[in-house]
Amino acid sequence: MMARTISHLRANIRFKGDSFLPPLQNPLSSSRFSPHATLLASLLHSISFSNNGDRPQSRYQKVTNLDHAFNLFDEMTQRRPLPSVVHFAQLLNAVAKMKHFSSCLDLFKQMCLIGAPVNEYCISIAIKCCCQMSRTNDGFALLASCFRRAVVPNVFIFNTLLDGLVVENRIAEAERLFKKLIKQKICEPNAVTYSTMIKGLCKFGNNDIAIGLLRLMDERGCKPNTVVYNTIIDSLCKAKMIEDAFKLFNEMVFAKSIQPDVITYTSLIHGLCNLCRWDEVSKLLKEMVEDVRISPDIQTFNILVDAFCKEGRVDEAEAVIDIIVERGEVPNIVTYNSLIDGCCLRGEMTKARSLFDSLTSKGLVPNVVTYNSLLNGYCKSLKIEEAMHLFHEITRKGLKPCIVTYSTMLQGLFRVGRCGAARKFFDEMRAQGLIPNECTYGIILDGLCNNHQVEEALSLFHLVGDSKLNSNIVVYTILIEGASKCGKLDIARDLFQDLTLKGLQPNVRTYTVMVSGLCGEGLLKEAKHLFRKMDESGCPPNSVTYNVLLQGYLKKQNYDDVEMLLQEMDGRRYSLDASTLSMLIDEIAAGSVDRSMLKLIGKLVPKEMMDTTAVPR
DNA sequence: GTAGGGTTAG
Repeated sequence: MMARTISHLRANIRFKGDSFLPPLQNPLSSSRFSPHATLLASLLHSISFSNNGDRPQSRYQKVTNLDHAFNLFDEMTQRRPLPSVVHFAQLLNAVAKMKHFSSCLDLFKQMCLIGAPVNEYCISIAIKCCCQMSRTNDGFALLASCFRRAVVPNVFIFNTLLDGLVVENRIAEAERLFKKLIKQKICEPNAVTYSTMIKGLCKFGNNDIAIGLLRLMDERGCKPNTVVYNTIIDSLCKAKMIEDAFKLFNEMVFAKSIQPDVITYTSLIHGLCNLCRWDEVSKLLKEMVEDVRISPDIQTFNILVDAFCKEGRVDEAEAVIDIIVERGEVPNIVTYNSLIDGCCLRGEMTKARSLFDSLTSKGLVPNVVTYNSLLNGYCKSLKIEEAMHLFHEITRKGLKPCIVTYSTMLQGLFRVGRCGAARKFFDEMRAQGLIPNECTYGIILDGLCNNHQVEEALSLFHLVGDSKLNSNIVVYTILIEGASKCGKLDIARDLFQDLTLKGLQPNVRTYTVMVSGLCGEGLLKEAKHLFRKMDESGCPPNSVTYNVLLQGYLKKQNYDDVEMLLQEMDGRRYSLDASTLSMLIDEIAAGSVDRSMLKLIGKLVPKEMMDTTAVPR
């Protein structure tokens, strides 16, 4: 199925070739084209890639580095009369585009000081800089300065501020601002205002309200566009609500006649990849390549590279990279980060390392994500010294370790039992001003439990108290597993009961861990009771749960329910894992389990195990 | 001359 994806991409190359190029021939030996014709062809080619009819840039827009910008600014401020406000705005914008937000603000302040003309364009750029630096409050202060300068803030300014609030996760304030604009008729929201607000709603999982806002904008006479639809479609895809995403996609294309673009398709392909629905991925890719307007780009390809890597198909990911190159596109650091991560996932550290070392020769600079993947690979292969060495390289290369970097190191250190070193890393992380998140917290609790420090884990858990960190089902599952593995089943039970009180829904893993704990203490009746509760609670047991319960029965030499469980597994198309299978075979050999069950057991052996395990027939 | 959407890591 994945191979089909590749063949569609290859077909695309041929498709493009067939449509636009003459039959293949050696251009040097060709008599069909005169040198002029070739020149003309290359000119035509360059025209199609240039900025379709854009005006030439002014010297203020062309600045390429900060020194140049400051020199030009100094020169401008000395001229009399002062240059026009348009030129100042162009320079400010060029500096902002280079992401030198703080310098851009300095220039803006200097303009104000020397009495240079400042209008809504300049203020809008300055506000954008504040927001990009997560200083939206400073942006609002600049809004106040609009009123002092008798500049009427326009929809660009409000949209930028709204986006700043969304970026800072200040969703309630964003909603208040949005409503205020409408109610007080301060400024009529346009499609950008709506799409920004919709993005904020989606960010917090309010897809339904986002769709409501999409309807509202239509009613208020603001026509939804591709960006608005893309924002919601992407959010639905990320929430694995792919059917709803396609519903919206169909509405957009067929009912509203809004053209989808490469971003629409990329979001849908990403959503399908996450659900391993490869056939549909191929279908969409085919649709994309057949429509010349929406040909896949580097981000689309990167999603495919990443999907192949996550499936462990590094070879096919490399084939996609070949296609990227054949199409004349350039693989970037994201492409290689996925590939390196894929190698690490398979424990192929030599290959991961050599890919990492080859980045420079490709003109690519490793970023903190590159390092995190490699660190994770070393930690998972228990090569902690190599991980430590790499960790120190991060700062030497002028990069900053982030919360993921530290979490990865903590996990690695706990895994090799170096709890003291883990503690030091944790303190260093805090000293760097990094706040542990749910994942870091889970890693620490898990690490403590696995290093016989369940008491420590529990006291940390109680110390943290009622918070977002402790309202997480993963955290509970870790503690329940830790407590029951250490024979503290009472604590595990209490934690499990807490879930209902907190309104948290146990997942399959939580149930399985609890069933396993009960089995470990020989409490088969209670384990079976909980097991039966799973279906009722809408969380049916999976293959692992069945294997855990079966092992519990076999260990206790309780064979009454074994056949029934095996039959249920068959009905649900589940399979036996290697250790349950080996226990069953031992029991049959010993005569405790009836040989008549062999046929059923044979059906429950996964195909890939058939080659390696001899199952008596 | 100013604003909004898609990719990688624990």
